[in-house]
Amino acid sequence: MAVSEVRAPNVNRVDCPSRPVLEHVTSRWGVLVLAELRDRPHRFSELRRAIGGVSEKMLAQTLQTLERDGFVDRDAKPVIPPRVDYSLTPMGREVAEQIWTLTRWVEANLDGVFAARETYDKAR
Amino acid sequence: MAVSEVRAPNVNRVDCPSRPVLEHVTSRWGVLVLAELRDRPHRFSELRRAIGGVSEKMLAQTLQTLERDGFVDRDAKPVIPPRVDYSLTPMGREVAEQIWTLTRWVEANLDGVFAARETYDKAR
DNA sequence: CGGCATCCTACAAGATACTG
DNA sequence: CAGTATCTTGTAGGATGCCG
Repeated sequence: MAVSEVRAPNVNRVDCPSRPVLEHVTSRWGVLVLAELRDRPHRFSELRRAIGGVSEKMLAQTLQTLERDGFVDRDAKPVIPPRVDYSLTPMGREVAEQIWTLTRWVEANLDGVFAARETYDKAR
Repeated sequence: MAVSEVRAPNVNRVDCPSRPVLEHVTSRWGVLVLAELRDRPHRFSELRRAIGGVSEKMLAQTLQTLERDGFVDRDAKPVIPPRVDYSLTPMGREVAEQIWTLTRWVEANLDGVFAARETYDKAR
């Protein structure tokens, strides 16, 4: 069955279980974590620096959610001081690729968006 | 330049202007609106029924944001009672396609996510 | 260093009522 | 029908302090 023939996306039903998962990967920080880990594994504070503006709490929370969903692997080494490395699981790499394609598209089309905004704003 | 060579995603900078745009299309209702319009144009209340659980207010707000960014076209016909049709612009069709690919991927990999969750939850 | 617990606030989001 | 306006509530997200 071709994609274009799909008429009723399951995701558009209130009770669709994939909604929360979609919200996890497309969440404010989820997108940025996936995009960053796509490059290479990162330590916690490394990730925090790489992603500007994320609080410690939100980063921890985002990482936990993504780990629980099976997108991120957490490798806590039993050393002092603690060292924890985060990387993408095989499944995580696949979503990250999609997210990455999307972000690149957005960046490439920023001019179009700004132009649209100007037109829109001028009309009122 | 190959995608895999991109090392420093612009989007991972606090001041990156593409962040808001990305958040618009990946927002809770933005994703669902784009997915639904991908199929065919919809009227307001039609859209509201199709997307379960969205309030009137949030749908209006989401549509305005997407229209301003140039992803959605609003066609208000001067009739009584009012009739307004929403559809995707060419640019909107492109993002919607990406979003759609992503949602399909998530739906196809739901089992994997649930399995990961079970493993994760059992470990504590 | 990499968290977790607590508290607090701002904003996203829902409910309701009203209007062109 | 397709919205706006107003009010209320829930939750995301930030600040701070503590601990293994």
